[in-house]
Amino acid sequence: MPQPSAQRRGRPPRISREEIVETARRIVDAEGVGRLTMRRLATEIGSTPMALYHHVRDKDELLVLLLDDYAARMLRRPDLPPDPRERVVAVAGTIHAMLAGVPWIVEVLTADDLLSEAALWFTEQIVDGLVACGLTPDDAVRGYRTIWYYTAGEIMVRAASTRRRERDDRPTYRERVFGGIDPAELPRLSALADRWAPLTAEDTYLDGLRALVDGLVARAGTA
Amino acid sequence: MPQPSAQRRGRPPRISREEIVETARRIVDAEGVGRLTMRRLATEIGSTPMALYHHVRDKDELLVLLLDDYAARMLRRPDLPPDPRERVVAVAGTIHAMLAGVPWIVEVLTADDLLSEAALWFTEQIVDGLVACGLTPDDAVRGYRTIWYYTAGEIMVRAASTRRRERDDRPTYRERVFGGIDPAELPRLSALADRWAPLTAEDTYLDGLRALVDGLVARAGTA
DNA sequence: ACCTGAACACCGTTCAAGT
DNA sequence: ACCTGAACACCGTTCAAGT
Repeated sequence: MPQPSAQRRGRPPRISREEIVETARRIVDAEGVGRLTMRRLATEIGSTPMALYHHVRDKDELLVLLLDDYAARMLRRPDLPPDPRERVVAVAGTIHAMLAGVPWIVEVLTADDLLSEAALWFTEQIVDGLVACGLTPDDAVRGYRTIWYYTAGEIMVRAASTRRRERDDRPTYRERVFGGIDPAELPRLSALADRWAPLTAEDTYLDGLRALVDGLVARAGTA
Repeated sequence: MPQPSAQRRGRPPRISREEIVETARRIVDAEGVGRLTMRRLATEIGSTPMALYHHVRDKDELLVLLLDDYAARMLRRPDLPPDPRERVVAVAGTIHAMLAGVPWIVEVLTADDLLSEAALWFTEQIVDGLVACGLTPDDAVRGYRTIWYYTAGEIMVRAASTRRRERDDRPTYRERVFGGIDPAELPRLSALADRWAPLTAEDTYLDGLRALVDGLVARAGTA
């Protein structure tokens, strides 16, 4: 119920930032970020593109708002195991599980390697866990970044290949390339040609993560 | 010198696939993939957008052609150290060094986790190196994928943050977020707030890669 | 203060026609 | 066979005007 304040003067707003973000979220959930356009959003909201620019600076700002909105309603802090190494794995695994369903978020937030204020807790846990495993604070930050690269890469690469598979009927680049392999020159790949597709379909994120964390911790003693 | 063949009939072509790819490469090298549009390419070539569609199916196909072109002129096989673990590190490091300068390639090729025929040699070396370290062939493929996720993630995240830094003058998301940290709740991050920017600027790809490979090899004995 | 319409400067791609 | 012009169905954003 819009309640015209005695203080504020001028025309009462017909649309709000909240309504914009909410509608944007609905579009993105239903059809992906690719379908979110200022024009589409405006019609959906029953307004004009330009009205939006009165509430958000530009599309980029809208995406950041959307990000915060997702973070606020998506982030659930996992139970933390006592062992610090397992804690790092659990936290990174949770981040991965949360983001895998909404890969567009990774694209928006890659630039800054952390999600939003609500997500800093996750970063804190990983850095703290790595320190508890014996890394210096500086190395723990480096380790956190390494884990993030791996996590973001996994999500983006998988999202991209799913996207391709969905819309493309021509044989994939991969199939074309694997077809022409010379076993003399590339013996391993030629022996593995049949296994490649099923192996690629596997979800090996956690295995890779464990290997990475093991390696980071093992190197702490070395340096 | 166009030499009208006696066999081929009809209007002689005025533009060729080669010329299209070559011009596209010039644009991308000079201004980035973001600036490569069919219209722009057509004017650059002195033709119309539609003439291009006679030589390439669509923009996606053009990007793949461009990819092959880059692969052919960029790939240099590194010297391989005898130790298999070092071999994996050397090959992945070479891939990373080659791609870091042209991050758009990663975006195009993420979908298929290998570049082109010319790049299969690199995949072969990594898989073979991991097998020589004691991994089963299947695990070596999984390990290769893990390395690729990490490598692609590193390049894409770094590219995205560079992009932001270039065009944005408002304080970054990160700065805003770090400003409001509560030391009681996030002690590590608050202690590291000043170190975050310089640590993030560091190139730690190789350190992370070594940790990852160590971890992959160490787990081979476990399973 | 808030919203609108028209316009600018773009996209990728299709279609029908020209040589 | 190859190329062109005009058009379709879009983009994000700015500007000047309206209420």
